[in-house]
Amino acid sequence: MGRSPCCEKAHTNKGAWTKEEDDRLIAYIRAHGEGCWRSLPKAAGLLRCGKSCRLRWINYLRPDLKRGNFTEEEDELIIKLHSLLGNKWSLIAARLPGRTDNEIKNYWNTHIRRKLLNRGIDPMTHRPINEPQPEVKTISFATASVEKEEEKAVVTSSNGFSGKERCPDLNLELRISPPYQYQNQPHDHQILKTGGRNFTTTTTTTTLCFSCSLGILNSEECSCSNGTSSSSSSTGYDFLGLESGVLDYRSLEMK
DNA sequence: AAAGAAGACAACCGCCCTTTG
DNA sequence: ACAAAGGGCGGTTGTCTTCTT
Repeated sequence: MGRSPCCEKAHTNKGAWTKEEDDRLIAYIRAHGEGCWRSLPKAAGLLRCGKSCRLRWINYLRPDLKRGNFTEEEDELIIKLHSLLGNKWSLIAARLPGRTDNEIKNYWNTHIRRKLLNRGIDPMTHRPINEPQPEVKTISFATASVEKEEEKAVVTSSNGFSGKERCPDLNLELRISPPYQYQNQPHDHQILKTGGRNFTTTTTTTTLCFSCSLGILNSEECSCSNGTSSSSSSTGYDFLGLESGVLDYRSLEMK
């Protein structure tokens, strides 16, 4: 049995929103708040699908949105978050105040991809384009769910993280692998492999904080251990919402 | 100046997960 | 426990704008 459509397509407008529709939607949400998108169009007098209303509000009409060009700092932050999270645009957007997942996704596809390619970096793997892929040996802690997860993971994704190496979602399955070392890596970092990605943690005494490890902060600006990250300058962001600079990776869970 | 190509981005589609009855 | 509804997400498409020839 298939799902019923979210709305009756025959009697809904499609395409670009008019000023009047925007005004109606804004007025309704100001009066009643967000929520119950399915019934909102009718209540607000809009001939739109509820999902369309939600998208319009979240991506363009919300008062807290920051419109306009992305800054260089935002560019770099997006690149670093993407290297960590992959195409989890909503997670990336959550770390960029005033930006939406859709906006970041579009910006990635139109600007940043090209920017990385011009630098000779594969935008999917964030590694030099001709660099061979390191072998990853996996010891899975998962048991019963392994087969099911692998079934999911095999699905090829267009983001380049395809096949079994790329978990379909960020998870906290621990892996032991030859850590990907930046050239001349100065520290004895503890690498926590999560979902095929390396997290540097502060769960031991030998590590830099997550921000420093990504180059978001350097050690002079951060209270983490006395690392000398070769990072660029600080963006000033409270990266991952962690003012202490300590990664609580639970905050990265998908909702 | 006109036409076609390329770029940019708003919006839609369909799937998945969570919640609810 | 199960099915349906609701909401959210990532991928893709459509359309408008800008650039190039």
